[in-house]
Amino acid sequence: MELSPVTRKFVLHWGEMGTRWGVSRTVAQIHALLYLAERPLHAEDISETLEVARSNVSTSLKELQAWNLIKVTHVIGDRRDHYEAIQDITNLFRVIVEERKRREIDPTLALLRECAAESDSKTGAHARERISSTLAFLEMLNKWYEEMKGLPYPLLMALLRMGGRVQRFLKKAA
Amino acid sequence: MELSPVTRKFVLHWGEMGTRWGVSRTVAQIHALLYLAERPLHAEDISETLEVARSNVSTSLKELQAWNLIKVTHVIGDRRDHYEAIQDITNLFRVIVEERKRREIDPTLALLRECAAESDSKTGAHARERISSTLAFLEMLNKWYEEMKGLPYPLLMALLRMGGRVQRFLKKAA
DNA sequence: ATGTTATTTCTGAAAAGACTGAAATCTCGG
DNA sequence: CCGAGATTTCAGTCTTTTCAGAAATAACAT
Repeated sequence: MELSPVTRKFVLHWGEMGTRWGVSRTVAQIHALLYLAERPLHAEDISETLEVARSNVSTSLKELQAWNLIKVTHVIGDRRDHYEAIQDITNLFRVIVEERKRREIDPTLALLRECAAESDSKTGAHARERISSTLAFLEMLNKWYEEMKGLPYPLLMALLRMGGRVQRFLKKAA
Repeated sequence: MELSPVTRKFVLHWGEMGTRWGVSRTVAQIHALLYLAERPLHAEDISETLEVARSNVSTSLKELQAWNLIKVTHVIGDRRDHYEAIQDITNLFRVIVEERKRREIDPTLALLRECAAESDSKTGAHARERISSTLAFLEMLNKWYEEMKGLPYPLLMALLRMGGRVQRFLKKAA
């Protein structure tokens, strides 16, 4: 499959960025490719288009599935698995945030709870304070996130679009 | 400098997490150590406490400064540079978000603008649509972030604490 | 200037991570 | 059950990153 110059540019950039978010270049490139593709692609397609080993594609697809960013589909009369990426950008964003929270915030929250529980006089007063305020902040953030996640989608978008002007409405309501 | 068990646990965890956010284990450990320390530490302190080479500490401290997470201070009668981390967790969070945006969102935004400008008939209609809606979403997100950043700090915290209940206030105001 | 202490830069070794190609496994039609 | 197609696993190679130690530089006191 031949890529258009703009598509290639996007795929390459996404690949570079991938390393900054903790996935390998290939994984990110594949995601970009599937994101722009107008139809689901099979592994062989991807392997040829990006010129990476077939086995590498297999591993990368698994990783993308673990991130919930792509899903498998099938084409009638074709035994091969086809893959397609989440197409809706707002949904894509939601999933990325969710996964990053799961991998970065949740374990830290768990650890901080442990630390807070185990804190004793051996831990200096300052460190103890640091840990407890960090924990409190993350708990709050977490709660905020969960509540926001529960809001109906159109309202969420409305809040987003409102941005800082939300304060005026709140003043009125107060 | 001897670490308490809880502090050690925190430092080690922070180090592991570091790799998930694109900094090396040592960089993250040093940050954790400075975050919990009750006074600014000098490089030698850090090197001994974490048992890493002095040179490694030097490089890592530079990286932490590039992230705006630590700053240099001085102690009278001591020629050595001392380092202290941002202590306030809300401020720490703000800085981390800002830096990640700068490294992850801004370049992508720039690329998408280029891609949108260069899009022509060679780029498929579908890919073109994908790129333009991605761009639109990121622009909106960016604007939202800038506006939120501009809000006075107490209001921001109030919004955070409110969480999903913000919707009730908005209904009242409408 | 000279020696002392602090810091940074450089180089190469070791560890970690990404990738390939071959072999093994799985899947399904006949 | 057999065989062709599809996918996954694995062992080894290549690349990148991390880090220690040595050498160079800088800052300062005497």
